[in-house]
Amino acid sequence: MDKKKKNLFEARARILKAMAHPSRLFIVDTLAGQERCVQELAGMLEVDVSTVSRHLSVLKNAGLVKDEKDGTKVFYRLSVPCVLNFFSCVESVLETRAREQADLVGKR
Amino acid sequence: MDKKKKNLFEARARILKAMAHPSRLFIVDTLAGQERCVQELAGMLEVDVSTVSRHLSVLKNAGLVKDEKDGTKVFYRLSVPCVLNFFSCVESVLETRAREQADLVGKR
DNA sequence: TGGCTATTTGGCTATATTGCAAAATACATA
DNA sequence: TATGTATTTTGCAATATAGCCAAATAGCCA
Repeated sequence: MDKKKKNLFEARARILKAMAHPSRLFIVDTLAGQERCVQELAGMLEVDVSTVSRHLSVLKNAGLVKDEKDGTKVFYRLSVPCVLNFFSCVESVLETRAREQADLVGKR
Repeated sequence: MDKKKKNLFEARARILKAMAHPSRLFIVDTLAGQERCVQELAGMLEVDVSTVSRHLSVLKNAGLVKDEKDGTKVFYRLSVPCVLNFFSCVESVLETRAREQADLVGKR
């Protein structure tokens, strides 16, 4: 594997990693509907505001969300709608796995 | 956020996390073409066989690949082709970010 | 059985991630 | 300016992840 290819997969992995956390995935899903400020998201997630702020900076660094100031508040919105397509595929993975495990139990 | 919803996002995140590593992303991409055994992948990635074996077990646990024995070898194949669609979206994130950073430099 | 190959697992260290609390920063407005 | 609100950053502790080496396991065949 040459260095260029390696760099490419590292860059790709960084994007996925940014989404690979329950709270951040929730944030992506939520921002798909409408933009939200930090405290709104913190309220929904029931975690500290500082924690949400960090999650948002991870998503922003990855290029997945954009922020816009409005007074003292900062509103975040999803900048790459295609990531929403991930959900249906992930769902199918979960369903397939659930079905196979049910089969295993059934076959016993 | 109720517990059920929380569990759902945790399950989803586990799937994404399984792919969110350069080597594992490379493996997914490679297995899309054809099935491969552990040492083949280790050769391509230039990492220890034991490390690849671990990566494969992560992918298998997530339900993303399946394994089949053939003598002493174990061949892995992709079990959820839809994950390949992730690549084009991830690519667009990378491109958008690159373009925006180029704009920033240009505007200075 | 004994030797060979392929894979997995255990042990270990190094590094990264997560979360909260506290401090710092930014903005609006009395 | 002083106060209040919203957000970000810093410091720290707990946990998770990644990688290698060595040891264990599994299958094949002389």
